[in-house]
Amino acid sequence: MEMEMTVIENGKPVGKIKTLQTIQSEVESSNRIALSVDCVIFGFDENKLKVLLIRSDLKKYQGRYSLLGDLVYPNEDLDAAAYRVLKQRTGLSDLYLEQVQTFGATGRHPAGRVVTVAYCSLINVQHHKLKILENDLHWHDIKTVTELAFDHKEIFDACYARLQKRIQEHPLGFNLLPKKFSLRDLQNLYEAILDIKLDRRNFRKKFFSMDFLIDTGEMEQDVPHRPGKLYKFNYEKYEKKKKKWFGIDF
Amino acid sequence: MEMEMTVIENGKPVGKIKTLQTIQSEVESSNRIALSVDCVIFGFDENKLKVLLIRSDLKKYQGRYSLLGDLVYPNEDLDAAAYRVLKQRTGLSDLYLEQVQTFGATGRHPAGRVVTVAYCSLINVQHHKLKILENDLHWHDIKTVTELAFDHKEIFDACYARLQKRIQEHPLGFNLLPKKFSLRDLQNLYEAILDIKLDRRNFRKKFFSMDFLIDTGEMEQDVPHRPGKLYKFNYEKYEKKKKKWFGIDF
DNA sequence: TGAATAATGTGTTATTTTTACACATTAAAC
DNA sequence: GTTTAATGTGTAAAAATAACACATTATTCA
Repeated sequence: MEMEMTVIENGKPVGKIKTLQTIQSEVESSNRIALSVDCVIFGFDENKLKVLLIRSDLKKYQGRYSLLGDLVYPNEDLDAAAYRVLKQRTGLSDLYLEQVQTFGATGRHPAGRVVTVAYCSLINVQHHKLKILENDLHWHDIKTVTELAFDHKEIFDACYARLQKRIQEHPLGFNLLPKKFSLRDLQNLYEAILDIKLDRRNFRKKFFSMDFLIDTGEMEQDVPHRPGKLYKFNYEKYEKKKKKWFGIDF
Repeated sequence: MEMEMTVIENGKPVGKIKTLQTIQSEVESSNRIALSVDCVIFGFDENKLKVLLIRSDLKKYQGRYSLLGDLVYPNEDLDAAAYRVLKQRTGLSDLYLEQVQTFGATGRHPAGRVVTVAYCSLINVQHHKLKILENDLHWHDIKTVTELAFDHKEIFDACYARLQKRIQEHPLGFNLLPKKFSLRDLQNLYEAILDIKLDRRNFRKKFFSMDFLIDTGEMEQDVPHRPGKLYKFNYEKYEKKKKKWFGIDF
């Protein structure tokens, strides 16, 4: 934002000239807007993609669910606010987090003018120690997400679309899986996120060709069929190759 | 953002319980942050991709340029604020505009806490009637954009990266060209945006196969060589096909 | 204990997409 | 009318993607 400007049209100045004083007083007083972050937290459980929601207690939105969020503190970076919400809700601090979109329609919040920055987050449901019941938190199958409080359905849609896109460009999926996973797990995840069926052989070929999988030497346990190999994700290699990475297509 | 919540960890409530009253008072008083929009306005002229900048008059940023932006009015939608800035600066109202990212580091603005929502905009430099000189506005070759005021270089980089990506998925380029253009113009544009050389025959093949070009029957005038055909973009067809559109690769 | 089950693991071929590449044509400039 | 600097066009090689089947392995159940 430029702070001193003279807007001129047809040779004549229009609009006001803003000095540092002008804008400082604006910043300090009138033109202030409440700012929040909302997190769309994805998890993967029972071969289904889920989103973490909380029941809304507001009369206006009785029975509906909403995303997890909070107002941004005056001295807090945006990303820090999103991490704070995640930490508070999931107890996890090392999470995938990506800013997606900011929603600022004037009528979007009943408490007044609140602009919210939406974040997409991925967590491994087995790592977190959610007190689901006490917090009134729920893992919702994304296929059953219909109406949410506020404009949260719109926010959810934007984050889900972003996830679908991102996962075809970067191997984010590992953030949703346990440290060790089978190729079947991985494929189930991709199928759940993209909502399509994939050819097993081609899927394996593609992932092996990426060369980000480390064979742990271990096998699945307690499966009612031939157990598959367990792999882990080679984060170091991925970080190195990231710059040149142009994505995978399914 | 959920408004009534009890945060519980290890069975005990932590953090405050927010009621509608609580949050309403927060929204109305303490937790307010100034919000601005900043527009990265791209243009295409002399076969170069340009960005519209204004000279910063602040001592702190003397000699540097900054993006065009303004504070968001309390009763104004975010997108509306971005359109307002564009209209004010370019006189144009029918523009391509896309929200890109929100920048909210605490120390990013000297006047206090200002969070800014960055927009990427595309305009046809021949259509607009900028009073460049009077406004101290400048079209900058994107290759010469180095240091900008505030965190505007970071914002510019994000918007340019977004443009490079988007143009490979959707034919946005037409927003930067005159209504009638030659295939050479189109290719020059893509080469300028992506900063690569493209094979002429393959480029033509690709665009014809998309079937979004209408032959106007007219030819280039006053070129010192064999004139090329002039085409226009079939917006109607694109809008219809948009849903199924999965992008083009270069 | 062995037969049935339900998955894993593996390669090749056909199809599609992408890339590389050369020459005749046209209008303007000299 | 000769030179110049582009436009306009097709094909073949290479790479990527999609389609597809059977032997193997551990578990379950009779």
